[in-house]
Amino acid sequence: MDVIPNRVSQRLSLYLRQLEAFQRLDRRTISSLQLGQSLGLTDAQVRKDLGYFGQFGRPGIGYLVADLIAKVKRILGTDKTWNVLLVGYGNLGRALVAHKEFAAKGFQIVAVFDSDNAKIGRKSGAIAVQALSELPCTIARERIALAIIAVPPDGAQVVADQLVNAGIKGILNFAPVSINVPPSVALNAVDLSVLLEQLSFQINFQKKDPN
Amino acid sequence: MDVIPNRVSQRLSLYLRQLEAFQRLDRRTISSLQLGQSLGLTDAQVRKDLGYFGQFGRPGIGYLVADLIAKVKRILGTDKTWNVLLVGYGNLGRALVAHKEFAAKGFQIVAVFDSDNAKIGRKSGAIAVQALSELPCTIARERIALAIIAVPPDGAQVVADQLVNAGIKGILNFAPVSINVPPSVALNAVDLSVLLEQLSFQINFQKKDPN
DNA sequence: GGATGTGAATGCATTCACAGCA
DNA sequence: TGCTGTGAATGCATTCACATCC
Repeated sequence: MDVIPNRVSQRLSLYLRQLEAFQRLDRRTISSLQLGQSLGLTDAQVRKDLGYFGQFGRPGIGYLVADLIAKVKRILGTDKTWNVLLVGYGNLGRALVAHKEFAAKGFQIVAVFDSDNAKIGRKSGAIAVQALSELPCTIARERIALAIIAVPPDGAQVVADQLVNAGIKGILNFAPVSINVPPSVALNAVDLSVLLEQLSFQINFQKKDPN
Repeated sequence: MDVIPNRVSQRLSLYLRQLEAFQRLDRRTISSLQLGQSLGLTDAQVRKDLGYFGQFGRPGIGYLVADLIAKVKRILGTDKTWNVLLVGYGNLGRALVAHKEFAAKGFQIVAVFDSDNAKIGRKSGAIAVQALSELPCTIARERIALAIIAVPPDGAQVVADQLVNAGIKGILNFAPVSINVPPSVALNAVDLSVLLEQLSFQINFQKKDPN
């Protein structure tokens, strides 16, 4: 099978989110045009994206919503639950542990780590904050494949290295710094300030251009 | 001047972040190769990106770090402070208000709103949570151009409409739903679950492909 | 020598447009 | 008729490669 373009996988999650919204409205079928318009995309792009994974639609009808949801979940790997760990129990870390939507989407945070001794042992619901030294055995015991980094920038690379060594397969990095991982480990990064800077840029620069 | 490709503005923030890191290490100059490698990009791309905005480097030398930082900040519009408001004082909202890095990067959260009467009047530092009815006058009084939405999905579009009507120029949406705004308003969206789904996809699907 | 700045060439992603099926 | 699936055509982004300058 062909290699999947990067952008396709990013949109796949959005398709799923939108399909579930249509399902809540009791829609049985949906066309590529409707799905696309709800996300600001063209119908051709929706069809092409889905086409990388198989033939899911029916000419003249469109896609069966429930069916396509199941298919996309299998593709994304969210038809089963993933155990996830969090490193960094600060402001953001606490919000992420409390974030209900993760569990609803199949991501269960089952362990929390912090390097600050004062935080170790503190409980968030059923989960006690652990020392980083316990990473390897907890990862093995709980079969954890995904990790979220929410530590200050200076600690992020060290934490990432420890996670990789302990066998983590994917990392979501919220620390405002670039981290390196081997190509065998999936990496996704979000910098909250960068998100605002992009808005600032558009308002400041792009918008004054057409004058 | 030419229109700036989308991807360029996204990388500009990363260049700034990396340049500031080099400055903390007392580096005076940096080449496009070094800057690129620190972010996993090619030297040609760094030069081409910066080239959209002017000629900032010196052949044989590279870029002056302090100088380039100032230039990029002006381009991004973060050479001055932006007042920002937040709607939704839940788990995530509280973490965002407490997020120190925003202020350090020139984004000051000066007002917080929530639709839940039980939360109105609660204080986060010097900021009291306000009712949404106060949006227009607070936006005008505090000269707020940027807004962060951190409300549950069902409320997001309504909130966005109110923000747009009240004159907000840019919106960062954390609600897990697509929202529509007029083209004159800048929009950036992050769905935390989608970020994990992309990792799940890479591990589940992409990685098994080479076999 | 060592680096930038930039047209030209390549490669990737999106859109078009239409055959084919319900 | 209405819609999918998909090669072909277009458009956008990245990389190459080299003239140019410190």
